Amino acid sequence: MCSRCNYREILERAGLEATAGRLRVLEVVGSHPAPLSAAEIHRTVSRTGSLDRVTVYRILDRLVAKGILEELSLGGRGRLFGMAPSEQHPAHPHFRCARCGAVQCLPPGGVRVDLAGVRRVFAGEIRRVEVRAEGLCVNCLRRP
Amino acid sequence: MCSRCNYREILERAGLEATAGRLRVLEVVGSHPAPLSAAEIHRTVSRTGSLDRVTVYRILDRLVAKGILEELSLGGRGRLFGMAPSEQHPAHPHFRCARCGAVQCLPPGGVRVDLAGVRRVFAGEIRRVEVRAEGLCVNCLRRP
DNA sequence: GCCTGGATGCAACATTGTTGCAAAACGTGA
DNA sequence: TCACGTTTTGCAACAATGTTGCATCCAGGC
Repeated sequence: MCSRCNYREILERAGLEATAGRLRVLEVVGSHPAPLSAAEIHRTVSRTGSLDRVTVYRILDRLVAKGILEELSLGGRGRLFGMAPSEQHPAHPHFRCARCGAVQCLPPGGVRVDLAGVRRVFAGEIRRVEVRAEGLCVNCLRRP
Repeated sequence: MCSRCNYREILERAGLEATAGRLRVLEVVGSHPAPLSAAEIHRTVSRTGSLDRVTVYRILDRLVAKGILEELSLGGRGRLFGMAPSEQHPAHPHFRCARCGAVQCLPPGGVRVDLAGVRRVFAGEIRRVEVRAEGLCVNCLRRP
């Protein structure tokens, strides 16, 4: 579990009951070094007791809607979930290996995105920018 | 259909037979102003004759493997497909409206990504970078 | 205790993508 | 043209992922 985060407090500040299920989901996502799929979260949470698959989906939807978790689309099937950017968890890009599918977090601040050119011609409102890199991870580079 | 592209030639240069199905899929993707899901492509192609859903998936996989199409993950369910970056179709970021889910292409060149910081500490090989913006589109801004 | 609202569990369904196999289409050499 | 092997397509079945409806449970307020 991420030692810097008080999950109970995070939930209550968002106006959500700090139920056992939500706490367990948050601990799993917050302590894992890379974003997880709903299925992985469900599998991991199930090791410490039962929690329905549907309930996990509903918890994830709720936490994303409240801005506690962030939903990423990293290619491959389905979405991945990670902690939303905050002081404890700074925003960072993600990398996905095209060969083995493994997903890693890249260092925060390592990417600079300059959107000035887009904002001049795009009339909508941009709230979030996600940077996703793809290529070959170290393991796959070593065994070709 | 994109007037600048000769799809038959593109296919043959990639070593693929220029079958009717592949040409129809390419025309649908190439002429649409935004990336499409496999289901949308299948629906559109089906208006001009029959082509099995599985065949559409296989054609898409093949065209992505050959670098003719590009696979994007824009949130929402499933993948989207667009023309791969080329002289005729320059690389560009995409925008997805968080409210209505509509996906638009942003102008090419409007985003500058500086990966130097990442390459210094990341041992894998980065081949492609995808930038995805999220927010509210013009329509959803107008009717809140 | 009783009522109410939110959270959970369960079954069923919907969507998206994949696999195996047979039939059809295509290219090639005789 | 015909036979042959290869590639592409269609079909059925399956697998993975996500959603919906409804019943149940539980905590808090009366």
